[in-house]
Amino acid sequence: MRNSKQSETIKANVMGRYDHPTAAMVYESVRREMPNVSLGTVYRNLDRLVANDEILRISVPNQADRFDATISEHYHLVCEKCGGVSDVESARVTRALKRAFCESSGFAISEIQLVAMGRCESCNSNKGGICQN
Amino acid sequence: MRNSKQSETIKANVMGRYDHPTAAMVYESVRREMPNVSLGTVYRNLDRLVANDEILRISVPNQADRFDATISEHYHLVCEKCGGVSDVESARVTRALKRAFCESSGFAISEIQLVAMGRCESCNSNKGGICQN
DNA sequence: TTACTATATAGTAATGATTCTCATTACTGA
DNA sequence: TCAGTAATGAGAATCATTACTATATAGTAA
Repeated sequence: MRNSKQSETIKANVMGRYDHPTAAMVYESVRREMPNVSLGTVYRNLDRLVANDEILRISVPNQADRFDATISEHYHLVCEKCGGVSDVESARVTRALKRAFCESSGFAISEIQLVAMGRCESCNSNKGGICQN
Repeated sequence: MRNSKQSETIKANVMGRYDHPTAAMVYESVRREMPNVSLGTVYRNLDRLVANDEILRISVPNQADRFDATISEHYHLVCEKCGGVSDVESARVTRALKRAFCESSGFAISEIQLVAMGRCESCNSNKGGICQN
């Protein structure tokens, strides 16, 4: 693994932001200080950072993957209206999930992909949702 | 909403199988008895069935969406090796999730997308995974 | 039955995210 | 400095999904 100006810039960009950007968002941002980066290079570097456990990849249904420099255990809430992503610190949920999934199945679970969809506080006017159950 | 031979055939196909097929799998299958169906028609009808709560759409990271005729509350385990999908009955997990996500956030959660990735019993030789924690 | 109208379909083009290819560039260790 | 090789840029390719459009057909009313 070699160093390059591009890989440093891309890494600094993702590590320095907390808005859960997509690859395209990182690309736009990096492009401002390095106009010739290619989107492929952004993807390649993000993939590498994910592989090295330096950032997380968040798969959101029907949307581009997002990337997250916060490595500590947490899950995500995605607002269906404004697209914003919030973090939920939740070691407790993980424990419950591991218990429920592993114990009852022969599966060796390596990763749990969990995303909650809904409306964030400011977008939510009609107060619906499963909390009311 | 009108009836057509295609919509009936597509519905019967998904409702009659338990292998969590993708749209392409349904298409291949339906095409055997109706060689001229178009993939677009399959997508349209699956979308309609999802909208009517007759089937579920399962979003799996980096894979095509899968469809599930089992409506009762459950989650999915996807084998990273063979691609198989297993069901996990789990009202208990849902209760824990709702509690953890709703109570601590201003979010109105409409849907929780949860997929556990790992190795199914027959693909799992080296016995790794988070169960060991 | 027939005619009418709106919906569904087939076929295909378009889209969007991501990956791949390959010629070129530029680190890095000798 | 130089060779070897990994990383890059540019753009083509891929894959799932959606959009478009002309045609076919279901439901309905006469």
